[in-house]
Amino acid sequence: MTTRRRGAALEQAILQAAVDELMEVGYRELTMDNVAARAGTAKNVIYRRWPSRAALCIAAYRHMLPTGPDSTPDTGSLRGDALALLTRANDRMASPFGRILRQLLGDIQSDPERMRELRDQVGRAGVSHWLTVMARAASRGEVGQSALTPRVATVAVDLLRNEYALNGATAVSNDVLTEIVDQIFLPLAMQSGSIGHD
Amino acid sequence: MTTRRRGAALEQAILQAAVDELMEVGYRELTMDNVAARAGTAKNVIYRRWPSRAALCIAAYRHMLPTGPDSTPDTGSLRGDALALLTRANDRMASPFGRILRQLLGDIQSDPERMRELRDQVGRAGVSHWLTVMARAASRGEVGQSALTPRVATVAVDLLRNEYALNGATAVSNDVLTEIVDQIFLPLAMQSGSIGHD
DNA sequence: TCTCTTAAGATACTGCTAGTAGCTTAAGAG
DNA sequence: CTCTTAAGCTACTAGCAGTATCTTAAGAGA
Repeated sequence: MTTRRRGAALEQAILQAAVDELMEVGYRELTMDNVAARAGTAKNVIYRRWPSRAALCIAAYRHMLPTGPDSTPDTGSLRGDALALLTRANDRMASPFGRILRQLLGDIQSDPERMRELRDQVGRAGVSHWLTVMARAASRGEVGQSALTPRVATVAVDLLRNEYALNGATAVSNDVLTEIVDQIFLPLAMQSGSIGHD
Repeated sequence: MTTRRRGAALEQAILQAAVDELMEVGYRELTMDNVAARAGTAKNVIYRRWPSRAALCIAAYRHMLPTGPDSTPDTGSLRGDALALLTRANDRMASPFGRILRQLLGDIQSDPERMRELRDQVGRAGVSHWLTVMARAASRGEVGQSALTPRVATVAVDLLRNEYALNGATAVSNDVLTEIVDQIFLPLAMQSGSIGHD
């Protein structure tokens, strides 16, 4: 083999190899040797670009998210929109994407730097959808203004994430999704007036 | 050394060594060699009792939880009780106990059997406190009957757990705790009448 | 007290992985 | 054409989970 890749081309090849490996075996089972072999290069070439396995995989994870901005559902009712958004989130969390993300998050808990890096580029992606959906419901008079806080907007996804933290990779059932929407999200969104304690 | 421990005595010594090791270095850094050395025995003796590192550590984790039933707070108001319970949960999650539990949960995601084992012996411990506190508030007329569901009762702790999943080991601030109580838990608990959607 | 079975203890080993070191040689700039 | 940079190769260290084998103490039963 006389051709020898350099610079950006090589970097892309390594990232793609890491992505393929992540999709096939997940983060936990990914080895640097396999990535190197897959990319047709050597391990130390990888280490010249990323300081560790975790760093490479975070970069690869970012690289595998080409998900262009997806649409906000508009079913006509807040309940329909909420279920649509939550179902979509559930599908993502149950997919390889979610599996990889959870393994990654679990492995870098002790590294606040990378933790922030990974969280910021992923965690807050869906917030705007929820705010949009709630704003639309408010304009229909379905929702009280006092409910338009980020905490309320994300409560459903936050609870879904908790389910995965507790149950592992097992996908969350539709019953749980509707329970979250009907018992938690909708009552909060639809409350009117101020939140009074005393 | 002529004395040679057997049976239960040896088992306790190993578990105690694992507990000490967990407290000092956590689950991720715990090695079977170190546990064996600490217990004054050999690795294969451990493997005759537990099939893997994870199994040993789960047993050790159970062994380190002598926490007798703690009291239910009674501050006179639902808000005060909720903040007390949530603060207590936060303290526990920020302690070595919480750190170890998260590492353990993160490592056995792909093993539903052990996942259930670990979750069932820990996760649902606090539910009764919340139900007690809410029942008391209901008898004061503070809370609507429709709110007395497990989902609502655990919502605060579930959201707290989500914070740890997202932020890693960093302790959650009091501001977040009061935000959860005031924006999520109290509005849900204090709602009156039925939860209607259509 | 003697014997025999069981399991503890010691040691060494396999196999795998992250990360490092040092050398050789192709790419590409000037 | 030359010289610097970095790709590629190979071999290495160090650490860990889990296994295998052999020796020897504990303790039960006769």
